[in-house]
Amino acid sequence: MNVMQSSPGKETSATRECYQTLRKMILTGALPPGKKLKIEELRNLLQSGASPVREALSLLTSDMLVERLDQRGFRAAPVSKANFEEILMLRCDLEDKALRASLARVDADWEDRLVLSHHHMTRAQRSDPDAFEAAHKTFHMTLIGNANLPMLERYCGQLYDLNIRYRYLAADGPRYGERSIAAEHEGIMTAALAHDAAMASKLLIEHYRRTGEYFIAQMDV
Amino acid sequence: MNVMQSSPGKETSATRECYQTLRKMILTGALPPGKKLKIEELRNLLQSGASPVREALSLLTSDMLVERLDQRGFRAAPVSKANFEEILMLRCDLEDKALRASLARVDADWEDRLVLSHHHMTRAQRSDPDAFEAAHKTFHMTLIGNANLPMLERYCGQLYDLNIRYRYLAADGPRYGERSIAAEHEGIMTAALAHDAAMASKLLIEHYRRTGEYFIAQMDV
DNA sequence: ATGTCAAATAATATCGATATTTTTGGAGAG
DNA sequence: CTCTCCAAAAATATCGATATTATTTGACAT
Repeated sequence: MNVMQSSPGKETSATRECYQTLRKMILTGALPPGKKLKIEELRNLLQSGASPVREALSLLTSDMLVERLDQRGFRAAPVSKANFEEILMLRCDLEDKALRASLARVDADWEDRLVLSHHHMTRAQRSDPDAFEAAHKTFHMTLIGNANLPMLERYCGQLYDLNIRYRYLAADGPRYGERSIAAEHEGIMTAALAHDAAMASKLLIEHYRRTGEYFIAQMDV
Repeated sequence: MNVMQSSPGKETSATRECYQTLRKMILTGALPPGKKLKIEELRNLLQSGASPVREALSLLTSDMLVERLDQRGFRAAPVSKANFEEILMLRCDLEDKALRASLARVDADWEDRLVLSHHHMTRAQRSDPDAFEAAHKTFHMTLIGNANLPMLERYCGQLYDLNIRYRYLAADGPRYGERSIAAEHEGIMTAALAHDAAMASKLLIEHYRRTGEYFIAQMDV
């Protein structure tokens, strides 16, 4: 057993550090869409060498958060109404499929995890917006995570992130439309626990469409 | 103007070179599934520095052809029956959607491109297997490429490549089941040109399922 | 024999420096 | 005034070397 280091919590590699920081900055809009991502700038910002920065940027292209221009470096992925509409459409399609597959394999353990993730989300609601964000994603991923379809889950996770990027850009922060979000989550969970796939899927997709149309309307302004 | 180099056709960056070579080697099985991808080895093989190799490997994780293990380097993505079944399922779902969206926007220009890509594919059939592979992908991508849904196209392209990887692994080469592939392609094209989305989609999915089930059967052996 | 630990080895991850390429800025011709 | 072209500047891409981390090997005790 090895204490490793006096400074606590430094377990991760420089590349991973860069990856996570850049990811969050792009998702929240700190690095705005289309922005040129210059290595030297990021090197300073992240206090790191050029190699980890480049590698992190390469990894972020997987998530469609960064674009690579052949010999002209990287830039934050652009946004557009059409892009958002495609994300929304794909989410509705893929999450429907994933949720049904997940519900086709219900067991007590999964139900426990779902209830717990929902509880954690509601508890985080008032305290820390950042913690709520994390818990919210966990809830949605748990919902579709019982399908044992790793690629489908990966796609859904990607699309989830791309979607909340638009939310941050639209709202300049994590605050919600503040409508009946909590009730909608509750309804989805209840239907899932009742093993009513049709109802759960219907509610889930309505949940997405409703927030989606709100953003689309905002983008017309 | 600068001659740059006596060896002709060297327009591309080292990273792109590595990316494309590694990609082809993984797709064709020259780098078998699960194989540890050591930087030093690849550096030798590709006659390149470590940086382009690492960057190429990072980019290949986007395509789900390479896995990154936290501080233990890279390896070629493993394969499994479950993985193939998921790919097949996702393809059927996504290509159905893409084909219908593509057909919803038919125009003369797209019909021309489709006919041409089909012609190039049939012409390449007997000559060069490598050229046929490329033409075959172009045909399928043209089919779904009129939808103006870039993310969906990207997913379909990814899944196409993952699928032909299994074909190479199963057949140890690009040779087909040699059944009525050509007739199937013709049928799909005809239905598409007749703007019959339901028929085109049905034929396309049957086309995928048929070859898919052939591979699945082989994997049981 | 068998399991454990530490040194030796091998591989990855990272840095700093350099070569290459793109972009910028401005002088001169039409 | 506008366009073209070339030199200067900036940025990217790449290399070679080093620091870190994982893996193997073999001695030692049980």
